[in-house]
Amino acid sequence: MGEKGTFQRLREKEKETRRRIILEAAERVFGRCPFDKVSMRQIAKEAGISPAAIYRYFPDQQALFIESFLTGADRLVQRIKKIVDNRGTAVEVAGEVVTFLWENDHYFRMMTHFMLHGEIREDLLERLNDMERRVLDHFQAVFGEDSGGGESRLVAHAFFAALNGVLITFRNYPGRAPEEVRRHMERIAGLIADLFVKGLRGESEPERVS
Amino acid sequence: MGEKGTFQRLREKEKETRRRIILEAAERVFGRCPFDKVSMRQIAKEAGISPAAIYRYFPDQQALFIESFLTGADRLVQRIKKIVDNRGTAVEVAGEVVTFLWENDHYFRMMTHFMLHGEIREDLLERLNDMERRVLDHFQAVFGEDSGGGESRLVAHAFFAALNGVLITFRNYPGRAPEEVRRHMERIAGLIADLFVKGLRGESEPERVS
DNA sequence: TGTACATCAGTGAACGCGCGTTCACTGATGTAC
DNA sequence: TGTACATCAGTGAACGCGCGTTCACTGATGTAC
Repeated sequence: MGEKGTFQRLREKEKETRRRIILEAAERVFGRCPFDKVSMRQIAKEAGISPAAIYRYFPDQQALFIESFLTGADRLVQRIKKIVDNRGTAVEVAGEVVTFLWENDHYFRMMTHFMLHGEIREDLLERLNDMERRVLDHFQAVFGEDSGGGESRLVAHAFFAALNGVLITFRNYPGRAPEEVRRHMERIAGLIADLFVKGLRGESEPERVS
Repeated sequence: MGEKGTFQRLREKEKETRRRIILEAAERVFGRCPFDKVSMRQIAKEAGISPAAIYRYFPDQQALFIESFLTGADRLVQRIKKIVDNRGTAVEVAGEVVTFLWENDHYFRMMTHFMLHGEIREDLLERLNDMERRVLDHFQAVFGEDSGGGESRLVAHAFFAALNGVLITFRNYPGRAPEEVRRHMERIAGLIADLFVKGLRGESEPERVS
């Protein structure tokens, strides 16, 4: 009985390992191919197995993709948390988000895909929302000092949306080299963060009549 | 010779009319189906012709889609212009953009699609960029009074990006009715516009040491 | 220790689908002599 | 006015593609008696 349990656990651990191998293979494919062109066949090939084998570890493609996304998003949340805990500024947070999502482009593409194309299964959606909530919590903390009113959650929403917008809008900046695009994104994101901070500071003061 | 020219012109006019019929059919299909699921077959059916016939009027799908997008975007630009010309505020502009792109969702979806999936033919890209430039011009005008520095173009960029972000981020707000989502978007967009204005006003003043 | 059976990872081939686009063709209309 | 030809809109069927997923099966390993 005890023996059997150990065996069982060992087998499950092995299974978990193989799951991770597939996820890592997917990650590698995402790194060199626009996410929405990645097929199960490609991932299988990268992992060195047949496409059918993937379905032993993931019920379908969506589950695999979202799992991959969540591990990446988790890394980003941790970086944000670090900055916030060290009393970093909104500008720093903005820079970190842009940098991370620029360097791990496929996560951003997945996120926008989930946002635009809905149709996500309930359980997976729950996990996505949870992740978003954590990001918003940190954003709220960054602006916490400035925005005294009950609007602080809305400000976090606005900041989140604005950063997403930056990443989507300048992606194909016509006739610019990738490095320039990235710099532009960081600049715009920084500007937004700055305007938010200044705008909130102004808001907490009594309005002047011009 | 003169006669022939008239006939020619008449034929071209008829052709133009038929082109428009196809575009309008496409528009109707877009109105009831997420844009990236719309097929040439659907549009053909709506227009009452065979799919092959479309190719007499448009070289390929992309050209048709972009043409449709541009006519819609042009309508939006005109609305923005009207507000700006009447000395409207940034908040009003933000509201108009959100309202329009909410009600004509497929234009927004197309725009993000073009931004995310690149691979647009040179001539069409040129027309898209032109449209974007016109939008940015108007945005710049709205903030013109506040942002004295050389940053005013960057502010327009940031505002444009932020509004895009709002429209993409809250689209699938979990468990909210469409009307609530729309109100939330307008609220966030208004908040952003407000923070921009306040932030810029603060910027033009000498910095205070806290 | 040997044997019959159960479990399970993994495979190769196929299914079924929908897409954008092309092709050979029809039929109507205009044109030249 | 009649006839041979050119132009052109439009069609139905097919091409070629790639996708997610399923299915019947193999072969190895563990299990029970």
